[in-house]
Amino acid sequence: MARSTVYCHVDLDAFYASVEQLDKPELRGKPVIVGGSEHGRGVVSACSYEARTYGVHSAMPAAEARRRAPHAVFLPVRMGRYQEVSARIMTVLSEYTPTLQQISVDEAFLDLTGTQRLSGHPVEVGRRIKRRIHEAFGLTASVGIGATRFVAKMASDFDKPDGLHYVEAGGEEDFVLGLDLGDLWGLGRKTRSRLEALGITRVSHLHAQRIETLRGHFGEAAGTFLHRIARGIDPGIFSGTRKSHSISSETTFERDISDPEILEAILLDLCEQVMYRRYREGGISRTVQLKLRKHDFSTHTVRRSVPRAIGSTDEFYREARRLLDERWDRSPLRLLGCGLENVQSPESVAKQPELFDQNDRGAERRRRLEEAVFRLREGGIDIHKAGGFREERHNDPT
DNA sequence: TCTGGGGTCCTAGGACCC
DNA sequence: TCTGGGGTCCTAGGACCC
Repeated sequence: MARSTVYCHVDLDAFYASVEQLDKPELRGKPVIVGGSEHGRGVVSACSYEARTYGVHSAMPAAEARRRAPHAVFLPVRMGRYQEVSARIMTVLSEYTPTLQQISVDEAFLDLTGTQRLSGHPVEVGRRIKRRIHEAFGLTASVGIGATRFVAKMASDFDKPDGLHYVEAGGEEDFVLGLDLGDLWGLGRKTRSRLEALGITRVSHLHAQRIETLRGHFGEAAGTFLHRIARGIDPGIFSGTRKSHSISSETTFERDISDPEILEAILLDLCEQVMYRRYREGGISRTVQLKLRKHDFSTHTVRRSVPRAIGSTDEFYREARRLLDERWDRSPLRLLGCGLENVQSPESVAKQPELFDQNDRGAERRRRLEEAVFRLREGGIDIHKAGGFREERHNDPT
């Protein structure tokens, strides 16, 4: 007989805001809102529970948050700091399981399958984890435990903050039937309103639908997904192995911009940010994407695949600017973004050296030059390579 | 309300090939 | 001359998550 699985989902409460309160003791007990610049455009990234009592929540426009909680302390996002704290917490969590799966800066799954004899009942492990996070970091976490990742994830949300909820194996269906429709993971605002139009406002209503009906309304994948989640069956969202991914960078301007020279300068900057991250990951891509958002908030994306991998910021920028020329109607823009899609892993790069055009010596030189610049920037300065970089620059005809 | 930035996955239609 | 079906790749857009 197959051994039943046990997953634990750990979710750090109001993480960004809690880290800020930890670093700035004078903010403890006060409404703290992270994200959204003081006067400009933006939304709330995270807020403390004190701020939530004013009706503030994440993804709310910052202007609205300011109206609701005028005395709140507004802080910029310090992602580097949150990642630092997160990494330390993840190291601690990895002591409790051979299989830790981090899914965002403030969340992770621990596979506790088969650990009971050694570590005790999963609920005991959950309590220990919460205590440890509190003692070592001064932060609270909510923990959910269940037979699947999907159920564990929703269980951690069940009595947030500082909660612990255990769904016994076999109790998944009853558990989801007791939730609100909007509490189901993967069921967002749009789908909820479409369901509402069909008279489906409770999980039990969704549960009563035939799979064919749901597929008819929502398509094959989404219909199957809805049918499964209403029964507490894991739709398999956190277990997939990805073949490729994307890297992108975008920016919303304080004021709309229509000056092409300014936009091109910003685009070049964005291209460089993306290329640097690609360099650090070691992946490879030949699909360039450009994103525009106009003054009326309408958003457009264009992408183009080129025959060879994008090797340097130069090449990337050239393609991105071409897309901008073709797609932009010269009306003021609110946002500009660009990215690389279908980025293949370094392993597949090793298998396909022909993905880079090594016959184009200029392109190859620019690619190697840029990698040298990135290495220098990282601080891993190698005199030999740094010297090579200077020499190459002198010889480069561009 | 006036709407960030980083992602993932899915769909639908078209081109092209066998 | 008119017409299949399937597979693959590409593109634009949309829903959703943190």
